[in-house]
Order: sequence, then C-alpha cells, then structure tokens
Amino acid sequence: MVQNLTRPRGRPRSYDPQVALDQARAAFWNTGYSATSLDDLSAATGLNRPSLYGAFGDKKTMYIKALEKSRAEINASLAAALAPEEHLRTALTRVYEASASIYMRGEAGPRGCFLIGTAVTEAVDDPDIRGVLAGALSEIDAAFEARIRRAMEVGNLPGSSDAGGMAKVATGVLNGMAVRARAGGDLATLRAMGGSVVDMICGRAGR
Amino acid sequence: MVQNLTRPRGRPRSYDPQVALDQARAAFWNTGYSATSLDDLSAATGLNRPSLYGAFGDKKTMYIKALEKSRAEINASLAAALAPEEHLRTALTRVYEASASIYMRGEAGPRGCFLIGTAVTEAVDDPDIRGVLAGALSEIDAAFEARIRRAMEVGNLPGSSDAGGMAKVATGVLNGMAVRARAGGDLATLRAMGGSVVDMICGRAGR
DNA sequence: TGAGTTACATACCGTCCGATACAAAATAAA
DNA sequence: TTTATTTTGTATCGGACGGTATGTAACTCA
Repeated sequence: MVQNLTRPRGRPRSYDPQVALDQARAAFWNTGYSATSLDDLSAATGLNRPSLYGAFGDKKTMYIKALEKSRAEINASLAAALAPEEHLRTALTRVYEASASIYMRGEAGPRGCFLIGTAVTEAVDDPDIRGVLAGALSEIDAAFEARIRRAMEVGNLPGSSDAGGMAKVATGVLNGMAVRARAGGDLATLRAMGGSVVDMICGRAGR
Repeated sequence: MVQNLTRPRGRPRSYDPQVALDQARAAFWNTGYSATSLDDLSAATGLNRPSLYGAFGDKKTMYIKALEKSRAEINASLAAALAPEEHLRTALTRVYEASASIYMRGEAGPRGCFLIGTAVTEAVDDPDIRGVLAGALSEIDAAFEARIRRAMEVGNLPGSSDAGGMAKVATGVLNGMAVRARAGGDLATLRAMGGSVVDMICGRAGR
C-alpha cells in the first residue's frame, strides 16, 4: 500500500491540484486567457477564488502553468511519435494523426492546440507568454529536425538536404492544422493536410 | 474638383471612418479582441465612446468590420501576387516575402496576421468570428490551389498532382509564419520558412 | 483533549468594463 | 433667422472584473 507517511499538518486539501489545473486549462482553452474570468475558472475547477490563489497564484501564473503543462505534454508526445526505429514517413504520419485527433477534441467544438489557440494572441503584449510560446515552437522544430536529419543520414530521403527548413515547414503545417480546427475545419481536412506535407517531405511514392 | 453635392444634413463628422477603423484594428491587432477595451479603442482612434458607437456599432461589430477589412486586403494582395503571368516559384515567393514583411511590422513588436493572431482565439466561442476566419482560410486555399493547378496544366510542376493538398500546406505555412512572428521570430526565419515550402512545392532546383 | 496549522467558504474591496442619456455644437434646409 | 438634423463631449449607469480580508472547519501533534 502506498501512503505518504509524513502527511502535512493542517486541514488536507479536498482536491487534486493536477486535476484542477487540467480543468482550469480546459476553460482557458475554450475562451482564451483574457476572456476567461476567475468565476469561469472557479466554476470549471469547483474551487472558490481563494483556493485557486492558494493553489496556483494569480490568474496569469495559473495560465502560465497550464501553458507549461501543455508544452511538456507536446514534447513528450513528439518524442514518442518520432521514435527513430521506423521510417520517417511512419513517424511523421503518427505525429499528424495524433495532433489532428487532439485538435478536434473539445466539448464546445474543436479547439485546436492550447498554445496556438490562446497564447499567440497574448504573446505580443506579454513577454512571459511569448517566451513560453517561442520555447515550445523551437522545441517542436528541434524534434522534427533531428528526426528528419536522421532519415537523411540513413539515406531514406533523397532530394533536398535542408532539414532545418523542412522541420519549420512541418511545424508550420502543424500550426495551420491547429488554426483550422478552431476555425471549424473537419477532421478529414486536418488529416489531409498532414498527409500532404508528409508526402512533400518524404516524397509522394517513396517510404 | 471632386465634391459631394448632396452633403448630409446635420453636423459633419470630424474624422475619416476608414482611418478610424484602421486605428481601431491596430489596437485589436496588438492585444486581441477581449483584452482591448473601449478606452483603448477610444485612445487609438481619437474618438470618444459615443462616436465609436455611432460609426461602427458595438465593440464586436467594430471588430468584425476590422476582420472583414483584413480579409478583403488579403484576398486582393494574394490575387495580385499570384498573377498567372510568371512562374509558380516567382508567384509563391512573392506571396511569402510580402507576408513575412507584413507580419514583422508593428510598433509594439511583430504582430503577425490580424486574423490568425486575434480571431483564432475567439473563434471557438463565437460563431460569427469563426465564420469570418473560416471564410478567409478557404479563400486563401482557393487562391493557392488555382495558381498551383494552373502551373500543373502548363506542365511546370512534375511530381505530385495533389493541388488541393499542396494549397492547404501553403496556407498552413503562412499560418505558421504568422504564429512565429507573434512569438518573437525574426524576419530571416520567416523568409526561410517561405523559401523552404516554395522549394518543396516547386522542386528544389526547378523553376 | 487542547494547541497549532492549514484549507475552505462567505462576503467584500476598489477598479475597470461595455454601453448610454443628455445637452451643447455644427451644419443644411426652410 | 428659425427649425430640423446629425455629431460631439461630458458624465454616468449597473455590472463584472481580479484580488483579498476574515471567520470557520478539518486535520496533526503533544
């Protein structure tokens, strides 16, 4: 049996902070940072305002934590999907299929990527949010680039040798899919976009 | 001399509505719809609140009008840049160069595309804004697709024949550039992204 | 069982929000 | 001039905003 023997002193909290952060993120994800009020966050998490402050600090800190959580999840997901054991085409297809599926989720309609769908708006005015967004983008670039470069070394990619450029195009199409999801695009369109860019990177026929 | 002979009855307005709409759009462009207050709009345009309401209706109507103006400008700009007289590579390069340049403008730092940078956030919750965004995206798709299809007919594009897919990739990379601009990316990165996707569409060496 | 500690719930703070009522100002028509 | 019409500036509306003070409940430790 797993139990924490050094249980903290006072009254135990009646919620799971990780669950609450997920619920807060879901609220931000739908309406963005500025249009999501503390009342909305309170309703989404079931916590009252003081508990929110105690758990996550003020509204912006809460939002940044939600962003960082998505950033970490994206990195982990990309690392898994871009495993070097298989063909580049397989790996890239897996990334776009998984992303399209995630982008289409949402109780209030498809809501794309949390970072692209909400942080992009705030990024101009807020250096902290801009920093998280820029970091996430460059990490996605790096993951794509490393995997493409590896395919080139193995010789699976004839044509061009511009791994960095292709990686940024790969990231850009991912961003475009996230945009389309929020614009109401259907799953088939998102999947087709991914398929097309995979064809363009790997060659239409080749593997 | 050009003069309107049927001048309206009452007190003449002391501002140009088109100029005021541009100024309001600039404010929305920086901070997004929700985070831009009527005081901000009033300061940006030099008009007081009642004049704003008289000219453009309420805040959301004002924002929609700004979106539609950008949508029209984008369509006109694309139509011009994708002129069918020249090579596809030339036309596409012109589109990406012009877009990168526009995306990097802004007094408070680069602010990308007005639609991508601000409407995407609101689109999940607001059907009207989502409609404008979806319409703009499909118009951009159509412009790219028509131009790519034309190049295929002329025989300038060997390889693949998936004009629709390539067009959506082209739009996606444009979206990705807009995202990157707001994330603080530099002009060189944006231009390189455009160059890479042009290479992938037209072939690295070919014209 | 009491003291100490932590979290919860209510109620409230001052401020800013989007939107408007009203009257003065500026013009055309009569 | 006078009258009708439209825009402008001031002042303000009720409500929602982010954030917090305060008292009560729930727990550990001695």
